[in-house]
Amino acid sequence: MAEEARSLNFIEHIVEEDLTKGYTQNDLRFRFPPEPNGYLHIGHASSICLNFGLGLRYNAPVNLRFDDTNPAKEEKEYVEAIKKDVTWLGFEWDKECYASDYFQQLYDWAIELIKQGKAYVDSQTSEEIASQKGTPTEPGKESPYRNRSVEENLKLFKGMKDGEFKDGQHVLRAKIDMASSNMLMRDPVMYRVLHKAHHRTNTDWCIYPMYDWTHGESDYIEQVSHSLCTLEFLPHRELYDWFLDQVVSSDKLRPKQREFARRNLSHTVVSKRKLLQLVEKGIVTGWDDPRMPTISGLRRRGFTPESIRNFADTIGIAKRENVVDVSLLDFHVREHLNKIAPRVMGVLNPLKVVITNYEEDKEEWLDAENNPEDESAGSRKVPFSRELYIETEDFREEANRKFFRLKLGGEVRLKNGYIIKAESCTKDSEGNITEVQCTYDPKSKSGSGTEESLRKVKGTLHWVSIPHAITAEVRLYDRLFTDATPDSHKEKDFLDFVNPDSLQKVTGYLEPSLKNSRVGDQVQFQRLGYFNVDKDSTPENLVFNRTVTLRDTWAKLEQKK
RNA sequence: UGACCCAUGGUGUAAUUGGCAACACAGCUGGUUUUGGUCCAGUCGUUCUAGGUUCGAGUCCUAGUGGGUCAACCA
Repeated sequence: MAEEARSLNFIEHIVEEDLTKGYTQNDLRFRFPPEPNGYLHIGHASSICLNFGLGLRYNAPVNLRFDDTNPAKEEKEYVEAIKKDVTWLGFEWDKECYASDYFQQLYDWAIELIKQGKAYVDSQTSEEIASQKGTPTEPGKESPYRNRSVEENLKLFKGMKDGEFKDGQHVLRAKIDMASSNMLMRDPVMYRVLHKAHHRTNTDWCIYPMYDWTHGESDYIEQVSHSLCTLEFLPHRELYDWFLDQVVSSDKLRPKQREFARRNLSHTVVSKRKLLQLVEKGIVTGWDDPRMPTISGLRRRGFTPESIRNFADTIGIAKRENVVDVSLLDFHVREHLNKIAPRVMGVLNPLKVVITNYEEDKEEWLDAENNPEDESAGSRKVPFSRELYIETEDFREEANRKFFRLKLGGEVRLKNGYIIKAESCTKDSEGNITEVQCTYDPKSKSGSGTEESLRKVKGTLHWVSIPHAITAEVRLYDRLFTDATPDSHKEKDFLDFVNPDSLQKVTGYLEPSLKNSRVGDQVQFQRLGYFNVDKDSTPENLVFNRTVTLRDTWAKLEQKK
């Protein structure tokens, strides 16, 4: 296996250094730790690719761990959706873990901390506790309950566990340092009382451990060597290490937390709250709307796992703020789809063409190559007849030499068919062109080998035979937001930047080979873009999504005018 | 008025750890092409500022500037 000499990212440098300082390859273990309280999005995809990529690179196991310590927000439905998304991206986890599996161990450790005088039950309200926290520039005050006896703490904590108290009546706090410059070290809450059924432990527990108390200990239990998270957890690291100090034994591996900057994609938002607003306000049709940055949305839109993984690989990982342009994601889908998507023809904005010198009832089935990038893809037949549709944009009465398409008196090749010449056109009362009359050169048939068939004409158009065409609903998507960073404006709400034209539905006239398309099929409508069959599609009513347009230098030229 | 993190082309990421600043995307020019696609060739453009250490600094040190994070019984 000739691996490309790819440079290492800073996380890999850390791993490499650890490998030279006592870690063995066997010590390496990673994890992807989502909270099952929503759908995964493109940002999670980066983290998944990072962690599982490390696993692949070092032949190390990667756990899928559900950080399920808050029953108020978490549901089994999300667990299933997350597993589906990770699998779809093409990764296999070693163990499927749940923080809730460690509730008993966490509780036992908490008892130990109490016995050592390192944790205490606080009986104040959350407001009181918050008011004593101090500010980043002023130290906090100690709780009046901070010096309760070990016996009393033990008794109260057991009472909390046994359901003797109401929600919020007591919490267990670590006794650290109320004057620390790190707010998180000011006696953080370890446990709270919450009488709420959990999706896995049901009502077994009515106290739940907080994130900080849970995460590092879970890493330790699973013997995760490198616990990677986003930069916002950097201040948590001190606490992560403090909690670990309380339980690690020297014969076991001690996990280390390291932080990387989350990837931001231009023209999108990923915060759960904001995505929920899009769903609830009906701006999109659901979490898997093809315009959503969720993995399920990207999947439905037609993005491939390969394209997302390649995207994640090329944007890499670092510690600085960033906004990656969505066009890079577009590039990667195109790159992949170009290799695998069969070429077909469909017309989305039809203009009728009549070939006046073609016999009225004649039809021909022409050879069409399925994919010029892949010879093994073979070919198919497409029907040709006297009456065709071409795109409205492909005809102009008059145009300059830069316009390679059809114009009066000009010639153009119909892809896989004949060279035609526009002779005249008819218009409606408003001056719109309704039909173009053309003549064709019978000897110019594609692939026939005649001198005429080899003639070069500047333009080649896609087309479809009207009597043979099938129709389909075609959904054309544009970016959801008109602004590159819709949620970065202090004065304006991100919803102010919603693109009103992010979805356009049109009727497409397609070559008949598409009749038996199945949900998920991916094709290239030549000259238009890559499309897939949406899950709303039925054999009677086909529905296509445009995944992405082709690169379009003509459109760019036009725009410059 | 604190602590911590970060700063490399338009964007993202590298730089054999102190030794010729590179890769991808985007842009531009040309070629090929029965997709204005693909492909090929070329081109554009970069180390936040000021000092210092050094034969040599994107990399180390100091100061500054700019951006970010931190006060949920969320994760």
